[in-house]
Formats: sequence, structure tokens, C-alpha cells
Amino acid sequence: MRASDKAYQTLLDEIVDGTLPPGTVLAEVEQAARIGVSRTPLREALGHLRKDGLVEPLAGRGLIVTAVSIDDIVELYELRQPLEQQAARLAAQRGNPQVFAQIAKELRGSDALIDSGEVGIKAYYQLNERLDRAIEDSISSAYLVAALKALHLHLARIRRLSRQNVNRLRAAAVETLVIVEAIVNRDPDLAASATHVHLQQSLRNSLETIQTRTIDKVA
Amino acid sequence: MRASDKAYQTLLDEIVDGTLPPGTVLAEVEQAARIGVSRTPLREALGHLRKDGLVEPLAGRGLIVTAVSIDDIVELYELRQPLEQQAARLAAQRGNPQVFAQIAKELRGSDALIDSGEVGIKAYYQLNERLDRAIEDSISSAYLVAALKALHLHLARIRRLSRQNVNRLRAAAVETLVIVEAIVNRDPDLAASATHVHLQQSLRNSLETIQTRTIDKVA
DNA sequence: CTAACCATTAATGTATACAAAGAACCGTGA
DNA sequence: TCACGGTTCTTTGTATACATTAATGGTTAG
Repeated sequence: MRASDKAYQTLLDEIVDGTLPPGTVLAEVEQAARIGVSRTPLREALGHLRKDGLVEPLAGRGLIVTAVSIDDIVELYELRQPLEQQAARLAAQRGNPQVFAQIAKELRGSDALIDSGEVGIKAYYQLNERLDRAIEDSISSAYLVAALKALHLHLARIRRLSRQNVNRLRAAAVETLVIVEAIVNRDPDLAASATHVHLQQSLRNSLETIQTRTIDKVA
Repeated sequence: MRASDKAYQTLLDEIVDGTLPPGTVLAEVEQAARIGVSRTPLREALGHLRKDGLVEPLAGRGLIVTAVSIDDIVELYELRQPLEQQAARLAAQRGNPQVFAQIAKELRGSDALIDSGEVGIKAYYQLNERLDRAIEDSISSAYLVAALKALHLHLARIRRLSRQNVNRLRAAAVETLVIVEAIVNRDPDLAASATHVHLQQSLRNSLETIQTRTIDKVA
């Protein structure tokens, strides 16, 4: 593995999982020493993170980890909505129905997973990741896939901020199942509409959860 | 201006305008010497171009300028459609109607521009760029704007491949006017639909133009 | 006491030297 | 003549030294 890749992956993981919270100053020499690479590959990593929108230059202070406000969540969904609707639409047109039928089958049993504690919930998340992968594999457009990948970076960060409760997960599983079944039945319009509905609910939940947390903080 | 920015801008321009055609090998030392910077900032520039999707690694041969096939054009539009529909929708919701009314006014006179030769056509293109800018300014979502910017990089490249004739430009102006008027009237759905129509026509024209050229080549 | 300017310093930005990995080419053998 | 192996050379990847810029703190003048 190249040193620049190592630096990028390390910083990316730490930003996404919150180890490096928003506002953290990333000084080159400091981070290079910490990660164990020289400044050259570290700079390359920082450049990529800047393109990803995960760090930004702060006048004279170097680079800092970007903030994620409530407005950012809304704005992110204004990109997520059209991208994932299109992705679902194309998957319904081109995807292998058998692949999605299998995922649908597993989704129908996801309630049991969700109710079976931490391990089950993790398995449920992995099922969702498999669905995302299957959709991306069905899309031939490299451009759309790239845009989706960039999007998911930011989504992963937000997911940490607004942790979903079990009720929301169960509801989300039902919504997702509608999408997957539409893909199996090669119904692009339904797949897109179901995605629209799912994301609207998902956004609403995110905002409500954040809201609650903010209130908790104030109290 | 930083040396890395200079290198990035230079290479970007040359790739977009065709000076560096697809398949061109970009060796670091060679390009660094040509542009007049050292390898370090040049590598930074190449890294960004790679993230943009304008260059790609070729096993052992370093980086080459990516190809643009007919399939790529179709795939690019599969990203463009949802992004620009969403952009038009948001602009219709949030844009300043006066700004777009002014653009609409100028669009109504664009036939005269298009018929007045090279200079007029250039002015027409600039009008379109102003429209794009106005739409981006109306969108609050930084994520969507970033995705649009990345998209427009590739579109600029394709525009060179399929040069539009005067008839197409006139038709495009009419289609664009429908979009802009929908924005002025704060009609998001119409703005999105009109964008859908416009891009569909635009794609069709691109493919036909490419097709013709290919036939010419064979003949 | 405050404000402005200079010096110091710590950071980024750049250049270059070095290392490592891979490809091409030449030579030798069958 | 072809195949295989080794060597050389070109390339990318990394480290480090140097340049430059901007911020900070102290000192001095008003």
C-alpha cells in the first residue's frame, strides 16, 4: 500500500467516524509524524480530502475538518434525492432481478435481525451496504457511480450524528423493500418514487434526531 | 498563483480544449518541465485531474488522458439529467425572478445573435454560461453545486466533439427559454420537465453529430 | 496606555535528491 | 527462430531540504 493511500484512508476513516471532529486543525508535519509518513504523501492525502469536501482551508491556519450543520444535512439530501432516484431507476432497468430478489428475501427477514441486538443491527447495515453495491454494479454509468461514492462519504458522517432507533430501522426496512421489489419487477418509475419516499422519511428522521440531541445539549 | 494551481489549470484547459487528446501519456518530468514547475506541484495537479476523471492510471505507463466514447456521452447524461433537473427545480424555488427575467429577455433575442456569425455565437454561449452561473447561485446546496461543477468539466470536453449547427442552437435557445420562464414563474415542476426535454434533445443531437462524424471518417 | 511596526517563528509551498518498482531490451541458450 | 532470464533504464513514489508567506508577540513611539 502506498504511503499516500495509507494517509488518505487513515484520515478519511477518522473524519467519518468522528475521531477527528469538525474544526480539527490538520497540520502537515504533525499528522505526517502521527501517521508515520512524510509530508509529501500526506499532502497528497489532504488534497484529496479537500476535493472530497471533508477538509477546507482556513485562512492562514492550514486545513480544518469541515463542519456538518443541520443545513448541510438538508443540502446533502438535495443532492442525494436526485442521485439515488436515478440510481434506483437505472437499477430497475438494468439490474439482475435474481440478485435483487435475494436481497428482497433477506430484507423480509430483517425485523428479526433488528430486534436481535447489536450484532443483528450490524448485519442489517451490511445488508443495506450490499444493496448499495448491487445498485452501483447495475448502473453502467461510471459518472453516476462516482457521484454516488462521493455522496456516501458525507452520508456516513451524518449517520453518526443522528443515530437511528429500532423503530426507524424497521420502517426503513419496509421502505427499502418496496424499492428492491420495484427493481426486481423492472419498474423504474416505482423504484424512483419509492426512493423518493424513503429518502424523505430518512431526512425527516435525521432532522428530528439531531433536533432532539440539540435540545438535550441545551437542557 | 501557486505552481500547483498553474499546473492544474494548464493541464485542465489543454485536456478540455483537445490540445491533449485522449490517450496522451502524461509523464511527470516531461510535463513539469514543459509547464515550468517542479514535479511536486505537478503531481498534485495530476492527482486532482485523476479525481476529476480526466486522467487515469495505465498500468506501468503512468497517467493518460481518459477517452470519451459514445457510451461515455450517454453515461454522462445519465448523471446530467437528474442533476440539472434538480438544479432547475431548486432555482425555480429560490432564484431571484428578476435575474432570470433578464436572461429570458436576452434569450428571446438570441436568434439574431446566432445568425450573426462567430462573434454572435460566442455571445450566445456566454449567455448560456451566465444562466448556468445564475442557477448555481440560486442553489444553496454546496454539494449539488460541486457535483454540477464536476459534471460541466466533462460536458465542456464533449461539446468540442459534437459541434452544434445553427439550427440546433436556435432550437436549444427555445428549449432553454422554457426553462428560464418556468424559473421566473416559480414553477419547479415545469422547470424540471423542460430541463428533461432540453437535455434529451441535446443528447440526441450530440449522438447524431458524433455519428455523422464517424461516418465521415469511415468514408 | 494604545497602536503600529518590526522581528521572530511556525506553517505551507516548492524543489530536488533518493529509493523502489516496473518495463523494455539485449543476450544467451535451446 | 523463439523463449527465457537478467540487466539496464525509465518511471513513479517518498523523503528531506529550502523558500516563502503569514501570524504572533514584543517593543517602541505617539
